[in-house]
Amino acid sequence: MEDEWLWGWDATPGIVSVWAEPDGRAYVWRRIPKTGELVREDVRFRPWLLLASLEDLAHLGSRLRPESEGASRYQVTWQELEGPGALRYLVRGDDGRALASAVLEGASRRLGRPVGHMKELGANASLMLPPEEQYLVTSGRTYFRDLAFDELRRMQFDLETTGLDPAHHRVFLVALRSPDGETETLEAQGDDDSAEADLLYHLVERVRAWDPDVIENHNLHGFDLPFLARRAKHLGVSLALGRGGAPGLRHRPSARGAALGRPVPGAPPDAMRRARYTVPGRELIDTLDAVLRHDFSTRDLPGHGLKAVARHLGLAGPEREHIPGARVYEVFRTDPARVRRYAKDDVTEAAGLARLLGGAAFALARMAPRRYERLADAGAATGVLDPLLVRAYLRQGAALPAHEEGDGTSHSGAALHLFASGVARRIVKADVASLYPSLMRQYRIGPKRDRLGVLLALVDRLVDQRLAAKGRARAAAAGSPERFTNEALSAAMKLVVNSAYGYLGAVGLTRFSDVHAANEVTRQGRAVLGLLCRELARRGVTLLEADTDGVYFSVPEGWEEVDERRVVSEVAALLPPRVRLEFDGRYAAMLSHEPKNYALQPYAGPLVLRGVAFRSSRAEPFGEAFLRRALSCLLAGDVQGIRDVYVSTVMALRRRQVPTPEVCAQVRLTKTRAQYLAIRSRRRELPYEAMLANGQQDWPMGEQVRVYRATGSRAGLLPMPEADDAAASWPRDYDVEYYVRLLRETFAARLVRALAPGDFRTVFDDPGQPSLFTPSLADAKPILTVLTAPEEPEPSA
DNA sequence: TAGTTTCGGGG
DNA sequence: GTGTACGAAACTA
Repeated sequence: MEDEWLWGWDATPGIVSVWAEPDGRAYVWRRIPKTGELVREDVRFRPWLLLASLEDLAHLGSRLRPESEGASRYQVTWQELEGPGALRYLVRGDDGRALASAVLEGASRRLGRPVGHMKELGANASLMLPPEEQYLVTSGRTYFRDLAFDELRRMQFDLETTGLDPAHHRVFLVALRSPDGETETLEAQGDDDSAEADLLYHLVERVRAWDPDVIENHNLHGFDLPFLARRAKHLGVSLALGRGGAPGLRHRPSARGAALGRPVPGAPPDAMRRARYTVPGRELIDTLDAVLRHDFSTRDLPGHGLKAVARHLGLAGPEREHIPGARVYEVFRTDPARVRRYAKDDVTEAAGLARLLGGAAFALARMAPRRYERLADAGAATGVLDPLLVRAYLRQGAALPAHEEGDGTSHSGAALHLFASGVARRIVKADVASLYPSLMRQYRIGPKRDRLGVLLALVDRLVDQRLAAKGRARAAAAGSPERFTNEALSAAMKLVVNSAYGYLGAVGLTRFSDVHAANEVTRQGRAVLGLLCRELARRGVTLLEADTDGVYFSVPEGWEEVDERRVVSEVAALLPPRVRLEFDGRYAAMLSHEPKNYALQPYAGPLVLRGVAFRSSRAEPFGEAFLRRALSCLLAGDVQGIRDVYVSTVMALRRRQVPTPEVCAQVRLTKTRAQYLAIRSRRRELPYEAMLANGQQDWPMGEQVRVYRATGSRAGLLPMPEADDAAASWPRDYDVEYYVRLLRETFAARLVRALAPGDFRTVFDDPGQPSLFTPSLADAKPILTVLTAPEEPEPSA
C-alpha cells in the first residue's frame, strides 16, 4: 500500500508524455523498452472532481446518481469518501467541462448571481486537477517506468537573435542538437520577414523529423519559447511543435508565474519570465530550473547562466567559443563561422547540463502524478508532495481535508548562534544529515489532519529506499545507466524528503500544512543543536558558530584529527538514534565575521568565503583581490603581511598602477534614459550618470556596463570585456581617494573583528600620512572574542 | 533595521 | 487555458 502511495500502482512501462483533454480523451506516448519504438495509446478516462457538498449538483435531478448504481452515458455519478475531510464527494462525468459547468450552474442558482469560475466558490469547496493529473491520479500510472534516462529522445535548440526584445528583434540563427548528438545550424537567408519566417518553418520541420520526446534549452521558458511564439505570431508561422499535427504552443500557468500579476502598463514588458509553454506529446524542459534546484542545495554556483554553470561543472571544452551576448549579431555579419561555433557550443552545453542535473526531475516523474515538465519546475512541497498526498488519499477512498488558514500561530525558526567572532585555528565542522526529516521520523511529527499518516509514511519509505538506491549506485559501474538512474533517484528522494518540513510550514499553501507540527520540528532541532553545542563545549572545544543543523568549533592545540573525530562521535552517541551527527570537515583557520559570514582556510587548497560580506557579485575586482590576499595573511597569523598588502594596494591606487577595469563595478541598466531623467533630481545613480556623461543617447534595457568614479566627480564608463581586449588600455582617470576610502571602509572593514582595535588602526593607517609614532606589528596576533556561552535548554512544550 | 522592490536569465 | 503560490539581493524609509 505504501509503495503505491509513492510509485502509483500501474505497471505500464515507458510513458514519455501524456496529454489529456477535459472531455475524457487521453493520449499516452510510450517508448517500448528494449526496441525504443514509440507508440501512442488513445485512452478514455472519466473526468472527476472533488466537492465539499453535492448541493450545487442537485439541479441535475435524475442525471445525478451514486457511483454504486453504475455509470452510464450522460450520467454524473458521485461517491462519498470516508473519514472526516471536507472534500468528501468524488464526482465523475463524461466531460470535465460539463461537470464544472453543472457545479457553476448550481452555485449560480444557489447564490442568485452568476458564478463563472470554480475558484469563486473558494478553495475549500472543490478540487479540480488538470486533465492529465486527473488521468494519472486515477490510473495509478507514472512516467518513465522501466525506462532509462538515455532512452528518452531529447533534442536541444538555441535561438540567436538580433536582440532581447521580440517586438523589435529577430531570430537570425538557430542551433540544433539532435537526439543522436549531431549539431547543426539553420540560418535566415536575409534580414526580412520572409527569411525569418522561413527559418522558423525549418526549425519546426526539424522538430517533426527528429520527433523528440523532450525539447530542452537553458532558459527555454524564459527566452527561446516566448521569443519564438512572439515572432511566429508576427510572421504568421504556425509553431506546430507538438506531436500529431496538433496546434502550436499553449500557455500554462507556472510556479514562477503570475506572482506579480499581469504586465503593468508603462512598465517594461516582463511577461517573458512569467510564461510557460506546453505542447501535446513533448515535454519542454528548461535546464535553468535544474540549475536552480541544484544550487538550492549546493549553493556553490558562481551564477546561473549557461556558460558559468557549464564551466563550473566541467562541461565546457577548452575550445569553447565565446561572444558577449550584445555582440552576437554584429559578429555574425563579419564572421558567421564564429557565431555558428558559438551557438553549437551552447546547445552542446545545454544537453550536457540537462543530463548532468536533470536526473532528479526524471526520477520525480516516476513517482508523482504530474507531467514531467511540470515536475521539472515545481517546488517540491506544493509541486510534488501535494500531488502524492492527494493520490494516496483517493487511492484509499478517504476524504481530503480542505486547505486551512493558519490560526495566527507564527512559525518559529531554526537556531542560529554566533559564539565567538574573530580568528580561530584548528577548525572542525560537524553537522547532522537531514536534521528535520530525521526529527519528524524520530518523534513521529506529522500534519494533524493527515489521519492516514501518508506524509510520514512517504518520508520513511523515501529515506529507506534512498539508502538502497545509493547502494545500487555505488555497486554499479561508473558511467553506467544503472549508476545514473540510481543517483538520480537518490537526488530526487533527497529533494522530496528535505521538503517535507517545508511542506508542514507552508500554511495556506499546502493541503496538510500544520504550523504546530512545523514548530515542534524546529523546537526539537534547536534542542538537538543546543545539546550538541553544550556537549562539545564540555569536551574542551571552543564553539564559534552554530546554524540549524551544523556547528563550527575550534579544538585545543595539540589535538590531532583522531581527537577531533573522537569528540564528534562521542557527542553523536548522545543524540536520538535517527539523528546522526557527522564529521563534515576540518580547516586550518577561520575568520568568523557575522552569523553566516565567514572565511575558512583549508589545510590545503584555496580560501573558502561564505556570506554576503565576502561574496558580492558587483564588488570591484581590486577590492576583492585585496580581501583575498589580506584574508590569507590573516588566517596564517601574519598581521604584518596584511599591512603590506594594504600599503601596496593603496600605493598602487595612488600611482594609478591599478588598471581601470579593476575599479569598475559591473552593473545592469534597468531604467531607460527617460525613466532615469525623471528621478534624477531625487537620486543620482552612478551607472546612468556614466551613460549620460559619455554621450550615450539611449541604451537597450538590460544592457550591462562597467562603471567607475572618475576624477572631478565624473562618472567613468567602460564597455563590457571582450575575450580579446585584455591588452586594451583604458584611461586611468579614476578618483584615487574615493577608491582608497572604499578599500578601507568596505573591504578592510571585513577584518575589524579579527584584530585588536589598536592593531586594526595600525594595519589600516594611511600610508601617505606618516605618523609620529608607528607601533610595531611584529608581535600582533589575530584575536578571537568570545561572545556567548551555549545556552541552557528551552523549557519543553 | 525593517520593509519593499528588483532581479535572475536570455541576445 | 488544463490556476494560483519564488527567493535572494539590493534598495529605501
